[in-house]
Amino acid sequence: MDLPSIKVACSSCNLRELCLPMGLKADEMQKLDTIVSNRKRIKRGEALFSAGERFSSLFAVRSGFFKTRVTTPDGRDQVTGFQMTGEIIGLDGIVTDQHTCDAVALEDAEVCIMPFAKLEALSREFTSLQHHVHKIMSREIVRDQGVMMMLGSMRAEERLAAFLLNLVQRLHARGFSQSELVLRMTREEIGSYLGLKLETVSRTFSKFVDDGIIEVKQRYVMIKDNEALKAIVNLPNCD
Amino acid sequence: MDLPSIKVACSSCNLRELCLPMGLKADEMQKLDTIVSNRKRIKRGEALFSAGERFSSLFAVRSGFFKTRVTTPDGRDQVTGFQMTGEIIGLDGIVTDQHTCDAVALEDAEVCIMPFAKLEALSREFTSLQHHVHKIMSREIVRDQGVMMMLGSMRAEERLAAFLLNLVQRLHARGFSQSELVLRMTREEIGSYLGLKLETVSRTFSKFVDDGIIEVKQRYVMIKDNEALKAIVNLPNCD
DNA sequence: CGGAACATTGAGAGGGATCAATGGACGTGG
DNA sequence: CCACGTCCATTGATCCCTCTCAATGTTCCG
Repeated sequence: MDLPSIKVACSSCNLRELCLPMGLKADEMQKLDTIVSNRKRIKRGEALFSAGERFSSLFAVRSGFFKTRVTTPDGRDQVTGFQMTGEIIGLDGIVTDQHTCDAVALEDAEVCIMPFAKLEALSREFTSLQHHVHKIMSREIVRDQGVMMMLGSMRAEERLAAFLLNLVQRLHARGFSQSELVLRMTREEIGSYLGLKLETVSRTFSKFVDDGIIEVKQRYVMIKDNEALKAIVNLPNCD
Repeated sequence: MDLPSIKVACSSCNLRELCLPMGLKADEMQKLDTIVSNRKRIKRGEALFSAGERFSSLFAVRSGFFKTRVTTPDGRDQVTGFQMTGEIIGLDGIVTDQHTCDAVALEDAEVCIMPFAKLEALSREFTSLQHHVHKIMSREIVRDQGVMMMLGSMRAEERLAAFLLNLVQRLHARGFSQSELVLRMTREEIGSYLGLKLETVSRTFSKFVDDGIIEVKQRYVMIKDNEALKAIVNLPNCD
């Protein structure tokens, strides 16, 4: 029924300006094609990988939307990120050869499989690819700094404002609207990511609506006043 | 007066089992010596680098203790980590060629300077070094996941318990006691890292003392009941 | 010895959590 | 097409953990 894998080529992929091959020359991209040879489909709600599983490949999101989450021994879990088209998942597995988080599809999705050993071999050949891999990992580290900032020193409204701005910005880079978006995750998942309870997320959405900053209809969000959102993030004490 | 740099060799460094050269063969380590040629001293309170500065090198902590922190436009800052001997600082700078955080010495310190371009060049030669660099970056990503977990879903007591356990574990790996430590950072810095105010940190310390779990005398901490600390981290609702 | 930086402790306030009830959206099957 | 159940979202009332403001104490160092 659903094929386990599909032949694919980075060099003809419409995400090549966004994804791993970004900035590579044509011949380098063709080399990359030889190792990024398979795709995999993941149904909504299914895991691309889970904590504890052996690591062997990185994955590039080709379509769909993922969350990554870590779980404590006592069962609490924390969403650590949301990944969309062109973003890379699986970097956590490199250090111990085991994944330390789960990656779950929030809608039917497709990923390109990039065997990491082959990626390492190829980046020994191409300085540009090597540097690009380093940048991808560094970008993740910088992103994490931002999340820590958010979790450690922002209030509920600031967190949600920052979250929405980050989402539309990334969606806009993918050709979507700057002011409208459809959330692919529940209030609870947003809350977990932001270190808030789902009720607080809901209440904060409602407050933004009352303030005329956004319109919300379930998962659909329209940003009516981008500047107001930005002001919320940057001005902690609006007194 | 204080020399800007000092000749050094990984192959004869007593940290080689802990630091970047970990696991390299003798000849590989000698190659590494050729690029890790300089050290730098940083006085307590001074910055090794600051956000916005151009990135060119990674740094290995040879002695001393650092904090890294990010700052928002409106002036709040968030401590994102504490780095001790053998740990690598500066990975945040790779993605944009600019540092995105400050690295500040919490006591007089010395670092080895590792020019990143040279490190990349050498990683193209040695698979082992290449893989090791990848692991270091991945380890940082996994560490960040843990911090997010802490900030997003733990209470004050759990955060402080997790923090103390993490510190002694890392110190123990460096030959120090499993049950005693001297904090190199203030309550405020601990609080920033844990997403708490300094008063809350202080109160939580006092509570642990009352409960007979630790002894505290200013920066000195003795862990009297390691199991109790572990229990606090893992059992959110002890009812 | 005196001052600055850091830490402790108390009292009170507030932001978000918790508990609880209601309502809406969606998919499935009758 | 409607009925039903499930999942998700909203909203209210109350609680409590942490923050805030404030005073005091301690250590360190010039």
